[in-house]
Amino acid sequence: MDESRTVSALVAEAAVHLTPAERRVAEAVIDDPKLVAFGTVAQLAARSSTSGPTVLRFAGRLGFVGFVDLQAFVREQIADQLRPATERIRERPATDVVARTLTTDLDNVRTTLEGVDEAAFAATVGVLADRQRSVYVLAGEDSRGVGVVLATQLDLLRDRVTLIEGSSVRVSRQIAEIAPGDVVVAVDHRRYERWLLEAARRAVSAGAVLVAVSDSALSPLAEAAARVFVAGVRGVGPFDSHAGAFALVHALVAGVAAKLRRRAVGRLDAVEAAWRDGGDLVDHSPPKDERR
Amino acid sequence: MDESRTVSALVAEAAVHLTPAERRVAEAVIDDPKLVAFGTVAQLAARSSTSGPTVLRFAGRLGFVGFVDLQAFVREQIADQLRPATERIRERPATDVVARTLTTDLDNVRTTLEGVDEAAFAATVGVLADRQRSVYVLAGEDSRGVGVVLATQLDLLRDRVTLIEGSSVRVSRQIAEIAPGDVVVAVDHRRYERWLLEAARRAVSAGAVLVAVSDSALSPLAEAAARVFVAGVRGVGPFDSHAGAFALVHALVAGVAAKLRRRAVGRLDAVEAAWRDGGDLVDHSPPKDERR
DNA sequence: TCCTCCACGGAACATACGTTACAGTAGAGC
DNA sequence: GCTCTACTGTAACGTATGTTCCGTGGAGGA
Repeated sequence: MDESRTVSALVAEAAVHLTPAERRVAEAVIDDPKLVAFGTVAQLAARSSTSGPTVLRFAGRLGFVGFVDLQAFVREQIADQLRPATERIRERPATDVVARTLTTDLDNVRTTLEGVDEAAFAATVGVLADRQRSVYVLAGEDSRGVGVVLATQLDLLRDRVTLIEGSSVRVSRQIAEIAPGDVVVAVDHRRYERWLLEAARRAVSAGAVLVAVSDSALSPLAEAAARVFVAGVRGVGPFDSHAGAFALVHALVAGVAAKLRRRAVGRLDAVEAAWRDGGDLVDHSPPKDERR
Repeated sequence: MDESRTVSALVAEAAVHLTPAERRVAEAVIDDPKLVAFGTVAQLAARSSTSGPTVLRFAGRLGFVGFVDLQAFVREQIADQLRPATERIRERPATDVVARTLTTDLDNVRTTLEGVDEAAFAATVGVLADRQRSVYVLAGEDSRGVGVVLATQLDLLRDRVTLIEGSSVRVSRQIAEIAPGDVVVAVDHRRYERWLLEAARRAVSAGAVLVAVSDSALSPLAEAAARVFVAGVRGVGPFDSHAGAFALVHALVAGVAAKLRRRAVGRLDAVEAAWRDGGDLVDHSPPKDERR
């Protein structure tokens, strides 16, 4: 058995061939691997509302001979995880892209969020949660993904959120709508896009509050901004990483949601109801939903 | 029993009152705690060159009633260590959104990348780097940001990359173009979007290689997929986090870039030259450029 | 030298565990 | 409607495991 494979991967691979009862076992295993590491066949059967034999058949379906074999596999994995991270990393080849990405993006997330200025964060959340102000999200080509997430999630919490994109004509028209007091969140990395810088400056002169998410406190974007957040963007490949910027957006949106809780809940429920009534979503709900 | 105490501390405290044989058991326990977590009385006795009853007396000496009690204690400790930082920390007030996001997203990135199956990763990078195959990126509404990043960056490395989005008519038309051997990367979380699932299934029956990036190995998206990657998506606010999924995209893109280095460099240079000539970019290079 | 105490392990025991055989059941195909 | 197949839980079985009881051996003291 290849030790590099995680039990989730094995389950995923065999998922198609599982019977309904076996699938319930699989869900229990994924949900709480400790149950198979420390538990017994009977406990796993009870947790998944099945029977002993079904658990055994599940183990067999994954390629193990009996429950003890599966258990040994999971225990080995856990033992691996217990060893210090440094020791574990040394084992993987230095050329391993996944390992390098892991350390790099952990760094990016940490530096991004640890570098957040409390006052700036509170102030930014404040204006973003102010329903009197329109919100515009400006993102460079590289950072469009981050901008999309920010705009999409904010839009679910409040109205008057616009993602500015498209042709320069359309951008200009949208910029023209900006009123004093509105909020513009601009996301871009080096090398900065000229149109975005100009748009940001025009927004400022129109009286907007400019919030910059950039890769440097010295970026041209930061110069014009009232609030600046610096994202760690070091990448392992030829491109910058956006993991740090995503984490920042995550925090901002959570802050806004907390501030708007009363209002946002109703809005979210309405959106969800619409989706549900339209049958657009597939729940495929596990029996135990631990979601908040 | 005070749960905060480690088993080593308990042993040290009781060490004075231990008989010689019991001391050998203590040494074995300290040397390899996994032996008591996963092993049996007989194994621990053999390892310490003692007998079953001595192991039992040792456990009693530490204040436990029987071996199972000692074992439960050690297992509890291990479970604590495995638990993600977000849960371990929950006793603390953690009113600070930024701090909560930090621990949560570090967890998300770590679980996502540590859960990556090496073989699946290599295979996925392989097909994504195969210039004979067209690549299509399918993303749910929630995950559109991640999809955008993946499509954008891949498009800079190779041609024939398409982000499938828009009205259902347009989606259908794009799906129709999929040929056997093409690659479809589908990104979605619970609750899964119906159109996306159907599109993915149609792609599979058209002969495409489906790569799923989802929040569970048992998601309906994963069922049809040839390769599955599970992203940690735990969010601090009402929405899922995309930091983990993005880190995975980061790794995938870096892997493809490494594989295509020769070809990609030329392509990147050409794109960059076009931007530069058009005057679209502002360098504003900081004094120290750490870029490779 | 004999007695006493205590550490220690062998052996017996009850239990719980993994495993297997089997029967009941629901659904698909004809 | 009938048969066959696939799925699933009940019950029985053999074994390994934790635990207890008791005998052995050796050290210290009278």
